[in-house]
Amino acid sequence: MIQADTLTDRQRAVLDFVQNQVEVTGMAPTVREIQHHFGLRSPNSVQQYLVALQEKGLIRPNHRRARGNLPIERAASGWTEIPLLGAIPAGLAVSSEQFSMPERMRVDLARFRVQDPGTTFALKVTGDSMMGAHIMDGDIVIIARREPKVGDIVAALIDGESTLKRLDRDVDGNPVLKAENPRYPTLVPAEELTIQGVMVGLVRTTK
Amino acid sequence: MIQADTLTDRQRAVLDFVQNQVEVTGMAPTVREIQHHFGLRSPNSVQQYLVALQEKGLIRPNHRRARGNLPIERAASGWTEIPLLGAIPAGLAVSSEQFSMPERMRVDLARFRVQDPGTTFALKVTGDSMMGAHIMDGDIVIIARREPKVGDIVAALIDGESTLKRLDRDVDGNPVLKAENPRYPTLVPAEELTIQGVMVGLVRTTK
DNA sequence: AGTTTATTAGAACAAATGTTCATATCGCAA
DNA sequence: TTGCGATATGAACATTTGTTCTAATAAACT
Repeated sequence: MIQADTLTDRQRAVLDFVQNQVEVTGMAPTVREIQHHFGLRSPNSVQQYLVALQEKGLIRPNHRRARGNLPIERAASGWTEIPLLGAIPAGLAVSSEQFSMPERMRVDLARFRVQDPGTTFALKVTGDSMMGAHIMDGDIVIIARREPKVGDIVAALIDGESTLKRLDRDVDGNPVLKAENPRYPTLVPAEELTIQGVMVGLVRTTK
Repeated sequence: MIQADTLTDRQRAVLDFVQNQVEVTGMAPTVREIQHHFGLRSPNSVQQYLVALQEKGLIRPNHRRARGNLPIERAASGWTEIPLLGAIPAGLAVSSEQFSMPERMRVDLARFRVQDPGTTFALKVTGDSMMGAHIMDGDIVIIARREPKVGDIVAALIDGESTLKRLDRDVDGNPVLKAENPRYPTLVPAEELTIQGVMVGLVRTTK
């Protein structure tokens, strides 16, 4: 298996675009669709990314087939059911499966780029602490368990209660949790900072 | 709605083949691939099945797109596909079916209380005019064609362009369209106020 | 008998599409 | 410097592919 990190930024961007188009439209993009998306003026500019990605085993080898540049690991299509948590129980760390969670919700795997349904869950937002990030009371956020990056909105366990915060760093480079609402304080990291997952999507229904 | 059982045996066979090919290869077959599979000697023999299936709403309308004859996944227990419009074409009033719609998205019927998939569509939001209602650039809003009430967020056709606004009334009780952003003006109703639908939901994916 | 519908065929066209060749720039390493 | 890899352009070519027009046959229906 060739690592993805041997890709250049540009190659990665092309691959992302191809994967995304497959997810959204159900078709792999043509060379010229990729070309226009990146504002390139020659189909050959794209061609070289495609051969590179083919050589690295990331998209299918293709012989003159229209829309044949399909990613090898095709994103799972269809939908799955993930647990919908009203409030994450205290102490939940790794597995949420053993809790009796009656409610589940269906999500489109492709749209939220769900890799593994088992590590993804939904969380109903209460309160207005993330209003500044345009997340409202009653919204449902989709959370994936993966390593958070600075700037990500994360579900964090603080004092046995799960809240949504933006992961940031202070002047010393230490991680802090910021509420996106001036009325709420920025939390300095307790000795233990349990981040349960990263927000990857949001679903809102109007009453 | 036309039922699938109004299909002829041959039309059903073509649809099955198309669906199977999508599942197996990840690509919709070309006209000539279908042709050869059935041992036909003219691409036009296939073409007529395809138009029939398109008219019956079983495969996507397609305009000269290679491998564009994708089946519309229907009735997968609670799911449907609705058109995802980047920008609503001017003059769109009742039927959107005859427009070439490249993108579709899956939605959970129950979650968004979709009565009739045919009267529901998705609209990709551009701009920040609805930031005050916590609708961001890039969000996808689900729009249902129904009578709007005061306070509803509606997709309105203004000067041939579709925008998202909140339906309100001025002091005289006349309908006005309010942008939820102080930097945008409130629109007095032109003589014709075409409201295309009411927002019933929102889907956001984080990059 | 006449009409419609489903099916298939053949030819041809226009557009879409993958591919190749030659060339150029930039940054970086030998 | 030289060379190399990544990136980009432009032109051209050969297929592939969707589409249209005309026509034929057979079965079902009026």
